[in-house]
Amino acid sequence: MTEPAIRLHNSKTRRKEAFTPIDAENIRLYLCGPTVYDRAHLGNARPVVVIDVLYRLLREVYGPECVTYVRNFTDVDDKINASAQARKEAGAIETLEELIRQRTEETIGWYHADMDALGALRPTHEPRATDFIGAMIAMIEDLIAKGHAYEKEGHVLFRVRSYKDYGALSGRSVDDMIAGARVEVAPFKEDPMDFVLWKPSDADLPGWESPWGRGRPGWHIECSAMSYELLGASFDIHAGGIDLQFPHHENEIAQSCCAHPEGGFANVWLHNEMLQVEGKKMSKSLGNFFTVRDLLDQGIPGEVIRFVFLQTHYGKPMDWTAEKARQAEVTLRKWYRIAEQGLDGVSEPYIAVISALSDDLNTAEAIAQCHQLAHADDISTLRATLQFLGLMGRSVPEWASAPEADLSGLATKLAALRTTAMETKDFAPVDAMKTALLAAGVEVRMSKAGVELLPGAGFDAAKLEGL
RNA sequence: GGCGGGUUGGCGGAGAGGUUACGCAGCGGAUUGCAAAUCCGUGAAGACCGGUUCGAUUCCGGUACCCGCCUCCA
Repeated sequence: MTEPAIRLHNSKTRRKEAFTPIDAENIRLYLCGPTVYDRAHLGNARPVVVIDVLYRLLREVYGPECVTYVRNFTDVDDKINASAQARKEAGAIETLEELIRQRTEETIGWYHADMDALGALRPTHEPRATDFIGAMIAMIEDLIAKGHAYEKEGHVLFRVRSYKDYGALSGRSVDDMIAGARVEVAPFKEDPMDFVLWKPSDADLPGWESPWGRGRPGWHIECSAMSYELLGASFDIHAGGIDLQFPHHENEIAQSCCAHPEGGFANVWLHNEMLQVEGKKMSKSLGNFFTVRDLLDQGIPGEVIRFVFLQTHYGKPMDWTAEKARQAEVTLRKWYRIAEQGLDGVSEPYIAVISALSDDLNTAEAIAQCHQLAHADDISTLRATLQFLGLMGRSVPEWASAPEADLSGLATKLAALRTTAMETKDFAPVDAMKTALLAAGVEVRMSKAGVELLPGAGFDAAKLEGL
């Protein structure tokens, strides 16, 4: 009862609600993970960072051993197939399956590296869809047996009309959507809204044997099967981008609730809003499409990217701009300079930050509270809080730590120059040296007490030659 | 066409029916040979039109504009 109550905005009820775990000893969280065909773009990173904050908060409040976090890898997908086929046509000697495996392995490695750089903790489980084909087939068979799905021309389809609450999550009705007439009309569908659980694969595509012939699963079934296997028929929180609300999450609910009517599937649905870039949607056609790796390669540290994400509440559209990244770096450097002092003090994360996050992950308020800590010069609490927020590890990140350099000799020389200048009234030599130091990325602090030289952001020891 | 989100001071971005958000930038001051850094102080807002209220930027309705989804993209 001492910990602050967590409140979350539940997309299912469209309200902010007190979070009550099903089992406080094992809080279960599921996030729809990436399709592993290419580097994660910046938008892919937003839900990961958002849920990482939630994961850290839950671990803090309920205990690190009491949270199970699952994030899947979708490694069966037509884009992956296309990429493997392209390599095959380019002359690769491996089999299609081998090429697919290579591609997904490689992409998962990239994904881990990129998300690690953003300070996101690894989930408890990271299931791959291809390791759960059996569970998916079993679930589909069950759905057919219960009358919620049917086989037609090698496909298995979910019978949307058999689930009365279909559309409840996203506030749509089947009839309205059909009236919108944007649904794919396929001859083998009983109803235009029915969606694919299983589809046939020809020889050029990866496939698994099934009661309906060689084929592969539809997209939605994997999350239903894996969440059931790893978290059970009922779990606490299901998260993802708002663009997944329909149809993906709606279909997950339909499948899971029909297959396991004894469970309620996810209690809380958490959806993050979309990311924009300089005020526009990120898209390849606009030329503003980039990956997390692109930013890291440009020298923008992962902590800076994370900080920019945290400035905006997850439920609002977030705009990525170069200016925000610049300001974030300035702020982080300032905080790090404070946090790295006196590494002796051990402390807990600031309670006001825990409270802020408990209020539907108010990360902007958490940052405001960090400013207060910095202002109050509460070194150990600031450090513990930054670590808690994933903005720093055990120590200050390398990019922000002061480069190793002994500038005491130069400081003495500058001090002497100034003393002389005070008498001669000719400050030109002092200013010249100061300018040179600044050009080398050295911060020059001159006070009555003396001269202090600090290697700064763009420090370049080579430029100090001759001083 | 249907469903959903947004619109806050120069910029970014929160909370709260009536009291300073916070950060960056600006301005004034302390300090400095001058700066930088630091510290102190300070101006500045709530897309538009109505309604509820003693009082709304905060609640309700409408308008405008922006964005997302409805086409297996987070």
